[in-house]
Amino acid sequence: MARKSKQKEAILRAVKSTTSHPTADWVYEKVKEEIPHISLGTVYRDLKLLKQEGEVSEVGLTDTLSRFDGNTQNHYHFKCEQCAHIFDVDEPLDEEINERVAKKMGFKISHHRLVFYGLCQECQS
Amino acid sequence: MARKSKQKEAILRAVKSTTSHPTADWVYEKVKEEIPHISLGTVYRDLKLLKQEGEVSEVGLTDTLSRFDGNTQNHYHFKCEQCAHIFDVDEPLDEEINERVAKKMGFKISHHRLVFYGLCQECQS
DNA sequence: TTAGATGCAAAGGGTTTGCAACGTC
DNA sequence: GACGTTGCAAACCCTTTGCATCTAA
Repeated sequence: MARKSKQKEAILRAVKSTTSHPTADWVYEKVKEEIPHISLGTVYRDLKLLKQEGEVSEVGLTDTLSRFDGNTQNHYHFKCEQCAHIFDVDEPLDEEINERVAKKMGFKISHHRLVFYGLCQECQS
Repeated sequence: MARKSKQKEAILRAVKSTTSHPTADWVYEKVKEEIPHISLGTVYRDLKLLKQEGEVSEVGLTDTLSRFDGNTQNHYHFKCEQCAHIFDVDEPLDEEINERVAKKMGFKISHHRLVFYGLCQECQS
C-alpha cells in the first residue's frame, strides 16, 4: 500500500498551492525550495501516484502522440479508454457557449474542443 | 512559398483516406507503400505544413507537457493561444450531453473534457 | 523486518532539426 | 538558377525505469 513520505506530501502541497496548472517541472522547482535533493523522477512518480489516488488530476488530452484528422471542420470526439480508438461524434457544435463563456470570463474565444471518454461499443462486451 | 511535392501529396491523401485519426507513424507506414524511401522526418514536416495550410487538423490538446491540477472536480478550461496560460472556466458541467451522445452513438460515457481556445484578457491588448 | 519510496543516471519514445543533395518553379 | 523539400541521422525534450539505498509502518 501507499505510504506517506515527505516528498509526496510536499508535491501534493505544491500542486494544491496554485491554480496555474503547473507542469511536472514547475512542481519540481517548487518542491526543491523545501527538499533540495528531491529528484525529477520522484516528482513524476508521485504525481502519477497522486493521480491514481485521486488527489490531483491531469489537464488536457495529453495523448502521448499527436493524431491527425483529414476532417478540418470542427467536430467532437470520443476516445475509448480501453482500446484508445478515437471516434468522431455526430453532435451539433454548441457555438453559443463560446459567447457565453467569453462574456463571463473576459476572453476572446475562437473555438472549443470537446472530447468524451468511456467505452466504445466493442469494448463494452 | 509552398511547393508541390510527391511526398506532401501522398501524405495528405493518406490522412484524408481514413477517419481513424492516424498518428504520424501510421501515416509514415501508409505512405511508404507508395514512396518506400520517404522518411519520418518528412512526414512530420509535411504534416505540420498541411496543418498550417488548413488541410488537416490535429486532434486533442496534445500539449507538449503534462499539466496538473489540484482541483480534481471536473471543470472546463481555457487555453490562451498566445501566452499558453491555462485558466479554469466557471461554467456548469453539461451532464446531459453525455447521455445524449451515449445513446446516439452506442458508447458508454464516463465524462467529457471541454477546452476553449482564444485570447485571454491580458493578451487582447 | 520488509515492502514501498527515493535519487541518480541511463534509457525510452515521439518529435524536431542541421545539412548536403535534390526537385520545382 | 534560386529556393523550397527531402533523407538521414543526430539532437531534443519530456517522461519512464533499473537499481542500490533508504525509510515508514
